[in-house]
Amino acid sequence: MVNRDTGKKKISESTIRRLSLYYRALSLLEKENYETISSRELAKREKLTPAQVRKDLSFFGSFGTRGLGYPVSELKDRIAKILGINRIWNVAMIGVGNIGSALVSYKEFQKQGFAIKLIFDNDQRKIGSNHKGLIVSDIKEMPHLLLEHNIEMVVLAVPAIVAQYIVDEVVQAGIKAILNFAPINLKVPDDVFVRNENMSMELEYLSFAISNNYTPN
Amino acid sequence: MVNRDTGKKKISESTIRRLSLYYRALSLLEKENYETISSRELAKREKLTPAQVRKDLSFFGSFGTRGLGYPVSELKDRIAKILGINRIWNVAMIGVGNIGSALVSYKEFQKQGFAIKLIFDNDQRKIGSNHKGLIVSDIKEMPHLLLEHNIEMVVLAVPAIVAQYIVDEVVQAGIKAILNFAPINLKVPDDVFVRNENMSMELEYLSFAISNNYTPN
DNA sequence: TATTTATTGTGAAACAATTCACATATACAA
DNA sequence: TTGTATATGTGAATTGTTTCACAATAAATA
Repeated sequence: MVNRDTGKKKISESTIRRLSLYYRALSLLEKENYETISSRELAKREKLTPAQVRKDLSFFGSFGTRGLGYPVSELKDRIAKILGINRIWNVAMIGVGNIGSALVSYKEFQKQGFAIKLIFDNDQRKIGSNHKGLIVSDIKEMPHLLLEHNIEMVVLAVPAIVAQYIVDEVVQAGIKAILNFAPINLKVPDDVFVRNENMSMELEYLSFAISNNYTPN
Repeated sequence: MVNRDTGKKKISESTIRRLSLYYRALSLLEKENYETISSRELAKREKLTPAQVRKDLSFFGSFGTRGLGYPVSELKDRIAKILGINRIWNVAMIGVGNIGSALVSYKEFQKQGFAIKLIFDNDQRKIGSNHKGLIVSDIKEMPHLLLEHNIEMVVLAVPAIVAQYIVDEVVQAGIKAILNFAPINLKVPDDVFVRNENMSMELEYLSFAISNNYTPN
């Protein structure tokens, strides 16, 4: 439960993912002019239990008022701070195929503070072309451009066959966070975070669910 | 552990997701002409433990040979059957914005047996246009077209604001599986499966990890 | 054929996550 | 000012998941 080295409580991946859900719900509640929200109501909106909401939040502090609930705007800001999204992140998109170019236009990234600042590809026909106001750079320029533009995260949307090669260069350039769309297990040093996004996997889950009359819970 | 009603062992979501990983790994091993694979080797490739691999598989039967390991091709086929991907699924794409049109060209879907058969949009400028050999249909035609073409799954790539309205129609048409890209919690009957794909959430996870020097495990 | 080696399949143990339940605190009404 | 209703924060209990550890068993070898 408590880390021996740091004395910090271990936060589970599920808790972190739920923080994102809370953040999104709170953003909506703010727009609806809610001032406070109870764990019960918040849980209901995200199909969770009130106890879970309270426990999740309690890992990071005590944000509510007994008898009243949580202050919507304040809690939203606190969670933003916890998630590290209370600022703009400079992101580079690597690969401008189907997925890559769709993601460059994906407004949710921008909205959550992930600003795509550079786009790369190795295809001469794409290099120099304009995507949402950004010019596609030659991937050969990547190492120094990542550094010059203070890029901290990279979205990898390249074919599986070249993914590892490119990731090695990305790691070389000091990037510590990678969102990977290639269906492959990337090898990276321990201090580099990789999240794999595999959309077929979600369809396979649905396939399993239908095929087996699956009922979670 | 065991469901009182059905007598079936409860399969966790994590196990199902790992089956997808095993399937992918086995497909690769098959191409590399492996005949058998041990739980140890398979685990190593997917960054899991051998015990986990064996336990996951044991929920569905006994597929290996002691002393030898698992037969690659056979296990792959068995998992395909378990996941329900030993056949083609007819899928409809709803919404041909950035994400929608990218996904229509996304080869992984096709490769895993998810065949996009219909595309819908409500934008008159898009209706009738050609995407990868498919003509975009008017969303008004959706209810009967879904039925006529035996569509069983739907990928929802529409703006959040209209997502619930469209889902209601999709459910009406008898669809039981929905992959949702809209950042919203859809309300559906209990027998309809929804998976939410939220790509910002993955970046937020990375943001948290960097910001907090997070170390999973 | 007997022996050694490798690896599965699986109860039991250990660990992790969720839920319960209640003491505590605050708001609000009378 | 007091009482009542509401809702948090959190140890403890429960439930779920992963790992351990080993008997069982098949292959390879002598």
